[in-house]
Amino acid sequence: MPMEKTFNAAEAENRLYQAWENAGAFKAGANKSRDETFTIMIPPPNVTGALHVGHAFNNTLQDILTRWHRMQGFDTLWQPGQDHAGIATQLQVEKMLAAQGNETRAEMGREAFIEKVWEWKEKYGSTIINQLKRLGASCDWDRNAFTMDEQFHDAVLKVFVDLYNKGLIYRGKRLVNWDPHFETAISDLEVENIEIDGHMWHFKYPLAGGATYEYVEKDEDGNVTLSETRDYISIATTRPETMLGDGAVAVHPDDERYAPIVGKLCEIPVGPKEHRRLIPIITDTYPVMDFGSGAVKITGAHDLNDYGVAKRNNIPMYRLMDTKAHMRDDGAPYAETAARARAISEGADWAEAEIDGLNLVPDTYRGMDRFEARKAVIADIDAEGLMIEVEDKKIMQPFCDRSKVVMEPMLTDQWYVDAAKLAGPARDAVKDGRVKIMPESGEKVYFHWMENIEPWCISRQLWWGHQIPVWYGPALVNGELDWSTKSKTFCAATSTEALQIATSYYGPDYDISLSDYLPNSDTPGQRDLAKIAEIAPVKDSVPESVRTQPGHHHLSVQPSIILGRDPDVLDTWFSSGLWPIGTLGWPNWTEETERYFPTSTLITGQDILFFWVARMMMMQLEVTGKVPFDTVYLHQLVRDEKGVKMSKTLGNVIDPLDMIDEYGADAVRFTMTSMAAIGGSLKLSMERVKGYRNFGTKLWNAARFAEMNGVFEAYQPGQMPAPDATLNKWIIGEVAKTRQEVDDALKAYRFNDAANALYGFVWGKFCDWYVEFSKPLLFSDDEAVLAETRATMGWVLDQCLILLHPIMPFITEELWGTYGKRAKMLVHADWPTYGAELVDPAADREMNWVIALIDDIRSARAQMHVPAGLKIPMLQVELDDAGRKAWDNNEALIKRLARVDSLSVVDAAPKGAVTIPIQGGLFALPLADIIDIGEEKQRLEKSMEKLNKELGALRGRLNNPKFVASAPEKVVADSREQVAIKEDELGKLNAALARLAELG
RNA sequence: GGGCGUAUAGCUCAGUGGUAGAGCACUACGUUGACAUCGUAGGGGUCACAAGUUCGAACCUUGUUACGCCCA
Repeated sequence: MPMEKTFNAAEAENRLYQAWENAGAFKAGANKSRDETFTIMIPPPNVTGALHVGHAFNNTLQDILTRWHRMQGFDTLWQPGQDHAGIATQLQVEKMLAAQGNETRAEMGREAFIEKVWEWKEKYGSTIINQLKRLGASCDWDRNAFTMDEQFHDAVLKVFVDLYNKGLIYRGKRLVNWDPHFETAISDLEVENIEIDGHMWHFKYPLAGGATYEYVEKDEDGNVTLSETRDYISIATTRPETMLGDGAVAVHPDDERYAPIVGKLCEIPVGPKEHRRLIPIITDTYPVMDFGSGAVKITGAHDLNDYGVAKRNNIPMYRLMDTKAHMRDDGAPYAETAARARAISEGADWAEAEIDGLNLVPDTYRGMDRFEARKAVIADIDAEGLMIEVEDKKIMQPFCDRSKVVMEPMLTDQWYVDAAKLAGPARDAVKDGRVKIMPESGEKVYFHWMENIEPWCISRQLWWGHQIPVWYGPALVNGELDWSTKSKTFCAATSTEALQIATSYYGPDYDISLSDYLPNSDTPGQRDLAKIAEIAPVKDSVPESVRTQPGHHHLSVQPSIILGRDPDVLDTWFSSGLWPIGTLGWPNWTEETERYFPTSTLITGQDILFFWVARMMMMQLEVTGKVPFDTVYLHQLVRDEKGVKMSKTLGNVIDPLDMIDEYGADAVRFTMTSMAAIGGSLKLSMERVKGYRNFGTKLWNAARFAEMNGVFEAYQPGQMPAPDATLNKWIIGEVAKTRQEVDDALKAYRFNDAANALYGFVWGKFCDWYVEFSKPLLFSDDEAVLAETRATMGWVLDQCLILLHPIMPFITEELWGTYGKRAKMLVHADWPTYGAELVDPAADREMNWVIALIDDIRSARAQMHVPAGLKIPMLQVELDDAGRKAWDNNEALIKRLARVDSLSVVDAAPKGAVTIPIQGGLFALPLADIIDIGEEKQRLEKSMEKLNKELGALRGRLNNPKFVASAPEKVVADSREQVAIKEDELGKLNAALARLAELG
């Protein structure tokens, strides 16, 4: 039964994937024939994720490398898995609960909620796995990993404890990026700064006690441009609501305008008149003199820059908002707190712990959303006549990249990794070449980041994730428990170990137990000992299981301590930073797993160089002393055809599964591959995908042609043909060149070069020329010619399938199985190693001459409007021996493809003939009856014009003595040869033109 | 403001010092014994601009302009 006209991707893909899986074709080490390993760790997609174009691109490249190495016999592992994705997953499950009308997260409590997340994961977590399978990803799915797997979890906690014990992880009160929507800290990298239309308000801060000063402005030359008596200092701000927390006003020490009032107090012009707070005017180099008024209000608790100024100058940082970024509604009434703050400005002693408890939000603003509060503050100041102006201004606004709400800087206790200490070795590994980042610009970016690295905030106020393995208890001070001020931290990978450490700390006199979650406090930064103290004395909170354990019977007479565990979880990137070793079973290495580490290549998006790549480098170097991979290939974001980043909001998202449905996975993969130039950006268009679908069809039909012509009747797969016909020798050489090109390209991660080499060979050489040329041979009566041509075509087709398989696995595997009995599936076929030895230079020259002749004849015919179907006679005016031999060997081919019916030898071209100059010869087409002399003249002149231009450049070079002296010999020789060839051709064209002139 | 890039055919992009390329799109012709998801032929570029290095520059250097991304 003849083959179908096209490949039915929709029907075949699933069937073929099943066959691979059933055969265990993707298992680690499958098809292994050598000891070298090749390992790729998939960048774990979020467990909530659905395949998008970026994944499709990224995983196509990984699959190409994986399949290529597997076919070469490497011990190959492509490790798949998913990331638990803290915020994203928690949000997804909360949405689902809401949609189902369930209890909310808060109502059901932490343990019940986490159970729900696990249920959700079991049900929906494999979505992306199935989508990757549709793409053809040859991962070892039996090893699929998850960042919350028990073994992975243990590894994460072990690393936390190790780093803690080495002093590389610490807890501290810092200004963090706070997401008021998810009510958690986020890292610097999770903040997106976007320029928006905003306002800058200019307010008067009156000087205390009605003091005045002479305010003088000067121009560049020192001439006075403004001089007036002021009883205020002008302050510009984009966030008036934060004025309530101001601790000072800062001016530049060189700013003469304000010199008279430095050290004086001014009044924050908001809140009840009778309780206006006074703050000092200080100097700091932070204010920019010609920006705004040159004077900056300092709100240490709600602005990153102000935080630095406040720290340097010991200015109190008053926290104004709660975790939802609403104005605080806790603590003492404003009258009381304002009085205390006033005392502090006037020099009273203060402690950090006290400051955080002071709610300086006036009673009328309490509980307001921060943006409402802003409006209210502005209105009140304006009403009092203290607003100078409102300026419309573009401002950079920080947004939380998950929730899209405006980030609020917040003073809280968080856990940090001392990234600066880990950065050195990670930077060195790239500097000394142990790890190569591609493109090279990625290395520059990497160094820049590593050298300016900030502490990494790793605690997140979420429920879904790796809970921080730290328990808090009272400190022992002089043998007594201190419940009030100092806490003791116990960090251990398991609760058993934590209990042991605590027991050895407190000694045998105390009854110690653990509590899973220290209750969340209402305010950030207040997750403190008071809470532990609250629960600790309550005996009933000691779990029954602990109380009834042997050795605890005397509990009633012992003082008891309950250690509360830190309720926060770790940043998801902390765990994914351990992905390579975590998935391989570290720290419990086995011979089976350790050999895959360090891994080989990491393929990931440029956008997560800092988030993930850099952190993997830092953490794994610290933990294992080894680099996690030797090469990092960074690719750009996939954009739509207009170059716009794909986003759901813009509605320009292309679903790769839709593309696969329409054009097949192979077409999608080939498209991605052909665009994967190093450093290039990716603009995806459906037209390209369609084009590569057509490419698959082209290959399919070449195979179909072969089948129809008996190529597979006596075909012996794997047998290298040894043909006599020039055509067959030539195509074998072309295959060999292509194999080298493909390997060279893939070795250099030039995926596009590999794809283009294959496209050019399969379509441009094999289909366009070889298949056409083979027709006369396949219809030949000569059994030997027929047999060698069939054998050659079968072999070449097999090579096409093998070389294309890493890029287009489905159609190639299908064809592989369609003809011939095979020992192995194509997925495990041996990758060829042949090269230049298969190239026959004589065959090469001859076929190139034949192709050039056919091209020239076709071109002349088309331009002379010779009907395409008309067979015409041709005249040989002159021809050297090589040309004669080439003609004799390939007469049938040339006649067929150029539609020439005869060749006669003549002494001179007749008048009115079309001239076909060719290397070593001259042919003519006697078309006097049908050609237009003017047109032929034009054609010849055009060719001559081009030749003359080229000759001019070549001669110019050769006439320059410096060129001959300093250029490489080969370049000079090539130039001379070109001149000779072109001069010869030009001569022939001149002669032809002369003949035409006689006619005209 | 700092960092990293980019600018080549109508579009998307290759091209690491030696005759400017590919795919798509476009134009004309054509159903010739695999393929119209096809074939044949063709048009189309001051390689952003300027200066420099060089025998020779799309490529190296410097500057300018425009745009993109990242970080403040």
